[in-house]
Amino acid sequence: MGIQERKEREKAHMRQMILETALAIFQAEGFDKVSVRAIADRIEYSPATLYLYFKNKDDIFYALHEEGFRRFIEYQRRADVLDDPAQRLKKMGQDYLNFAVENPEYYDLMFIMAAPMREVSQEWSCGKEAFENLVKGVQDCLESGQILSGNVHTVSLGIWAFVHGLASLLLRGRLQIIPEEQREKAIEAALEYLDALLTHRPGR
Amino acid sequence: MGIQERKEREKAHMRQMILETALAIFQAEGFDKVSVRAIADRIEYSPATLYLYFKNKDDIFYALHEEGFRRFIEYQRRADVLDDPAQRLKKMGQDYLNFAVENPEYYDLMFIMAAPMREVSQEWSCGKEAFENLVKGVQDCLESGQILSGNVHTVSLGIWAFVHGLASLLLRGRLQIIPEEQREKAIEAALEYLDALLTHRPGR
DNA sequence: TTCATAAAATTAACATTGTTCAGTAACGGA
DNA sequence: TCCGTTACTGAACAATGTTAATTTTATGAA
Repeated sequence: MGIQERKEREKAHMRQMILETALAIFQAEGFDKVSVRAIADRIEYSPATLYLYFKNKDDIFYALHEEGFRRFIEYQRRADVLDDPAQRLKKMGQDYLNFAVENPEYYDLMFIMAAPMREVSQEWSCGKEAFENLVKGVQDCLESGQILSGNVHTVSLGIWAFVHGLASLLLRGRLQIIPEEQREKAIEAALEYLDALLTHRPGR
Repeated sequence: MGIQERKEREKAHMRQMILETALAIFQAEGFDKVSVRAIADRIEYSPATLYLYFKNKDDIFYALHEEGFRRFIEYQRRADVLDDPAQRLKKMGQDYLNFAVENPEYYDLMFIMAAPMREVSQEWSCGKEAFENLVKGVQDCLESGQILSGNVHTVSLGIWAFVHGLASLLLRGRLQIIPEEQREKAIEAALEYLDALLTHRPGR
């Protein structure tokens, strides 16, 4: 009686099909062009069919945002190759920005857009998990004793805000006040100040 | 022949009427509810009339975003009462966040939403002006010699990214990983690390 | 195979949306 | 009063998200 399982496979496959198509349109033509009908057209189903697999359009974006976090976690793991906690943390910051630049649509969904969050009922577990990974990195720095004073969560929040600030200003076109050719350099230079958040002694 | 001037007054008045209404809906019911028809209904004109005063809907948001910057500049000026450059800069950061919290819709338009930027043809003069005010604040700190090394524009970008990161994470619901009652405190605590960006010596 | 039931997919509709264009009403100067 | 310009509107268009009723398809039993 493997028929039940086959159906579940098919259901999962259909969901993935929808998500892949939605993402493809998002990447190729932008958020505004991601319509239920456009997705339905591409997968050669009726628009109404999508509602058998997702509650509504926001739910599709929520699922995409989850997929984004799965990829993001891999970026976070890249720092694990480094032994020195401080260097590891710095690489986490760099890779955060790398993720944003290399996956701008996912980043938008995960950290900027309103749509996916409307589907977050209780806890934003995706975000929480990713943040805890950062906290862990900061914790390691604290325990290794090389640097840093202050509350671990506060420092983590500061680091997140800093790199997210750079990423979101860039992705949402607010860094056009910097000439195109200098922009990347400027961001890299600013990122150097990540150290500052770690070496700083608050409340002086 | 004051008739021409009266017409211009009326035209300006109509524009303002539209903008005020758009903002009112935005503040009361959110971005999604700001429709051309909803605005037209409230001011008791036909939807088509709006297109005699604005090129399109994005153009309305662009005008709103400009108004936001006018109010923002006033927040920036609040720091002028302080004489010490470092304290002045810190207050600028605090007031930046105050603006975001007290005018979340304006902030969204100015620094997060995509819509207004689609109407920016060449130069984003609003943003440039506001940023230059920040640069000036950083410059003063450098010249007073109390603190800081490194490139003025780089530090300014870092400061902006930092405070914008906090503001945008908050406004877009990404800080719900922090319990409601601790959230404000956490942001305040993180903001203390603004100092870090100033006292830091890069490239060590 | 045949039939009833359950599941999957579609059709067609609804209420919105932004935007345009042909027409109408109001106004200003002659 | 007439005429031209300006201001405005009505109606339409194409596109959107979403739902209810209906049809098609697959399934397991007789």
